[in-house]
Amino acid sequence: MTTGDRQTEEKIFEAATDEFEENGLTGARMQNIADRAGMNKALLHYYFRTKDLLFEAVFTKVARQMMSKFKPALEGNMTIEEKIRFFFREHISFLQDNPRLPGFIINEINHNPARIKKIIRNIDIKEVWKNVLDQHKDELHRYNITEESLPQLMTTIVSLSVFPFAARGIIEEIFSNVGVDFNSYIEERKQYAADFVIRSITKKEES
Amino acid sequence: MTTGDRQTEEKIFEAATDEFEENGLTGARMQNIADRAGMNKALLHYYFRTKDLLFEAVFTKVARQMMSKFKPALEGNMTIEEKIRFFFREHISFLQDNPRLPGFIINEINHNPARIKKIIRNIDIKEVWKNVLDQHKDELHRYNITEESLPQLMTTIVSLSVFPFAARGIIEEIFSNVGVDFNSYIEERKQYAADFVIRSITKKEES
DNA sequence: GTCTATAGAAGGATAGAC
DNA sequence: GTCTATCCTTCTATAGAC
Repeated sequence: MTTGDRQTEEKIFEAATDEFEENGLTGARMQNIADRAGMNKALLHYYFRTKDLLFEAVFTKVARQMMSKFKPALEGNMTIEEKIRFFFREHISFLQDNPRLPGFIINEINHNPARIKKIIRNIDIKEVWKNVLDQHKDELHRYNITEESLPQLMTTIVSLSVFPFAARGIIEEIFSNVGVDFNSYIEERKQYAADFVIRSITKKEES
Repeated sequence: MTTGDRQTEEKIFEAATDEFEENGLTGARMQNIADRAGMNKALLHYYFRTKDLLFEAVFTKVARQMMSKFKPALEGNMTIEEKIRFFFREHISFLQDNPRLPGFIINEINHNPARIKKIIRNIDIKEVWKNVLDQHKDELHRYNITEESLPQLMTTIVSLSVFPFAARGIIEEIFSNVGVDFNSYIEERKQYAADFVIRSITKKEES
């Protein structure tokens, strides 16, 4: 395979990523992808055979990318507080560079849950889970976080980072009415969300 | 217009809601809607003229329904703490009955932001905003919530309720690996999310 | 490997009978 | 108001030249 091939394949892949992110699988058009890539439709089929296979390639890539962003915060050698701050800083920065990913992935998992399941099966969730519990045993106990409540905390943290991007269209419109800028809001959020979560888990219950 | 008409129109509307929620505007098929409603395609056009107008009708209805669910918690005569508990209880219950709404709305606003903007323009956001600030002046001050940080708090609260439903496909798959049931998780969440938020805003800063 | 031209299927929309 | 039959556009996919 020559350098020319690789470049062509890459161009198609990038054009397809844009088109699929904007329009979803069913809304995307092979003709649009060809136009974006500056070539003709026939070449897309030469390299990827069908629309569905091209989509599969794109979706697998971005879903893996998204998943991989959770790893450092789960496995790193930091305290829970540090991990929470690290996660919001890094993950929101990643989403600032890829603001359409959340909507794209949410859309697809709702229309075809099987596609994401295949990808998740390649991750050893049990192992990751066990690691978190073992590594932070003392801290979790100190914060009153039990194994049973960990799913609630985890989804809470992810919600705070991902949801604003997924719902951007609504949020931006509502904010515009009260003079709030979405980008500034997102930039502030790295700090706000981390503080918010840490305050909550460190709060001592009143008797 | 006879009773028969109304029933037919309603049947179409419900079938269309299901089909659009599952497949989105571009993925939905008029033939499928006709099948679900137990009639033929031509009738859909007789009542709603085009696919896009039918979609518009469905989307407007469910988006308004979703929006209206925020009103009682924003305008009611309760303390902030009571409103937070009330919101999570009522809103998550509503989503338990309509679990596909978040994904459906997020999908559409990402592909066609204009559609939701038209609906939001009919709400006087400034007025709602002003009401919250006026009505809870003392409480907000006591909790250290400023007008500037209110957007962060509001989106935080909504995230915690809506996101799990939007990302259900992923969450369910991950949970299945560690033996967590999605429905129980959601039921618990009404309490967990409320406690989580209230702990965070009532925490006194250490000096 | 890349292009033009076109096949062939799918899907939205309408005509016209009842 | 409801149905069957069909039109016509759109879109994926392929054939075949270069």
